Amino acid sequence: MLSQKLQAEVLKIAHEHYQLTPQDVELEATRDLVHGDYTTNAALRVASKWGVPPRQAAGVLLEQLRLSKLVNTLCGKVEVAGPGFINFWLKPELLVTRLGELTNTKDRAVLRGQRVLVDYSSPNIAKPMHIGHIRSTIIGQALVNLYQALGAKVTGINHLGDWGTQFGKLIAAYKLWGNRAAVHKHPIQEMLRLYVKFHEVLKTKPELAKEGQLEFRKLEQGDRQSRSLWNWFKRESLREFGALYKRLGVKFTYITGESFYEPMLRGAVADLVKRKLAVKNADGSIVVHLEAEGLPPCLIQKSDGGSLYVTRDLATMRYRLQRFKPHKILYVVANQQALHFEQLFAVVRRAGYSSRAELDHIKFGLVLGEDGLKLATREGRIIKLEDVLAEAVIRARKIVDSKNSKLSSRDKARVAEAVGVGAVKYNDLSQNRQSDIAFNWDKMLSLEGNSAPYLQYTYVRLKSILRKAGEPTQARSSKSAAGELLYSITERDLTLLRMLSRYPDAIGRAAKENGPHLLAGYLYELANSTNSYYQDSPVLTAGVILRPFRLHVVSTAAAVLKEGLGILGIATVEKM
RNA sequence: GCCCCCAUAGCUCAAUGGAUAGAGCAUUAGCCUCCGGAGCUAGAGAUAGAGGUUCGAUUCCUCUUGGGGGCACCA
Repeated sequence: MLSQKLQAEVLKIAHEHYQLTPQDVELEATRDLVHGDYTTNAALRVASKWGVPPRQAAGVLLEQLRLSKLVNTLCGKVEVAGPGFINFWLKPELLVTRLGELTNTKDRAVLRGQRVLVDYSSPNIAKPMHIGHIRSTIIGQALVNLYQALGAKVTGINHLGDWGTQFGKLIAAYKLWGNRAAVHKHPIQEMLRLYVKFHEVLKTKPELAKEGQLEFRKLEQGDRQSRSLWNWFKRESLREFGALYKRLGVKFTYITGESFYEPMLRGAVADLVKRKLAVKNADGSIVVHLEAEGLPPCLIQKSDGGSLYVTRDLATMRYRLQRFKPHKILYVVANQQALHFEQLFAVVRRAGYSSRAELDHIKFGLVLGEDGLKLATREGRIIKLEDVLAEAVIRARKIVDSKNSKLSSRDKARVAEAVGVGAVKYNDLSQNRQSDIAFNWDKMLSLEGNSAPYLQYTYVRLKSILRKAGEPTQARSSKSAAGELLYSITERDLTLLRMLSRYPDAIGRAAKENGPHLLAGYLYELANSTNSYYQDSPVLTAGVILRPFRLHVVSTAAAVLKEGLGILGIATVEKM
């Protein structure tokens, strides 16, 4: 027991140097409690170089906290756990009660009424989606699901690259060497072939460049034949992308392209010029100076009057802000475009287009080749997304065949698809770092350890137990039964309950940080705890009190895994 | 030249300024008479370097080294 003198000293320090009152400390502790955490380090803040060791400070705070009403009602056990750390153990009955609330979607709808726009995937029409696109697509979709799970109104936007001189080239190439049937059969492959051929021939016949420019000019002016050809290319591309998106479980609210914003470009530039935010150079180009923001000047119009990437994004942003009135816009785009978005956001802020919307560039590193070098479409160094998925599913199928011969071949195919695609996605979603990823087949398609199949397998095992139980999983709720239950649950039961109760917090943090990997990490930990749990905590053979309770725990763990994986966009199966 | 990002175990990755820096792969030793071994248990193994701020730094600041990206008429 600490002396009165020391206790007074600690509280004095807490107040004078950290402006903490005992009530503040309690607040901090209970906030953590409410979110499912059970530790606080407030004592460490209180302890200081005035000669109060953290452990003693913790002791003093503990005395204060024991007296507080909230801690009294919430905690079964409060203890000094380490030098300066106090553990708060929620009362077991609260943990049990909370079980039923974990999958209640209403309770966690903290973002209700918020409108969130997510701009993701956004591939170029007429080019294959390669391994690099996977990050934007998969991370973007996970963020969409995440915000939706928290009750926000989310608009997922696929901002297609469907405009520019490249389409002039494509049309020119098609007229020279293309045919309808080939494009229809393998749209992207054929368009890429035409595009590549155009560039090859260009080397020996430079006059071809004019042909491409001419075709784009015609397209811009609305030439009927050009437009219909362009529309057709778009349709065929989208048909192929659509299959890929479906396979990846990716769904957009809006699919618009840069072309959609073409008519708004002039207005976007004119507005900035009129308000003297942009200046016209002698050569006719128009620029916004951003020295005040410490950024290089931002060119918004070429000297020939043409538009640029940022011009289109600017017009797009204006349109989106006006139409959707969002609270938040997320751009899930590679690292390389960091400067572009800094400039774009700076211009938007300066022009006052966005008073309330929070603009965020969700950046991520490149996917490099196995040799650590950049993958480039031009040099044929390209790994196509569909090839990766195909390979993943083949590898998964081999495992399925060797593991479980009882499944029908149709079920095996379903499992292989879920496992293979899931593995590829999880590989991406479980890491957050902006550092580049070295592409590696074995790593990406890993089917054991910290991987999607591990989580899926855990779910299958849990479901298997529930199937064998063959009865409703609701714990009986009579008062005497509840009392007996609390008497018989083990430390292992409580550990798993605590892990489960952290689920809402994991979702919340993942959304706050825009980091799906935080959710992935939680789910992995949960799966880990679950697997250890039933290793030596029998469920089906447990006693009459414990059995229904453990079935309830198992069913909740299964539900959380399924829902969490669903948010990440990873499918679960019932048997594998 | 200037700006941004990154550096953690042999490899691939984690870690709200807090406890003994966690995992997976690879490696060593165990676990199928027991709800499914894609699993479980245990062992060995890491913060690039130097300063600084802090009671406390993988985390924040400065410099160095090493990798990647960007810097007005590409996207």
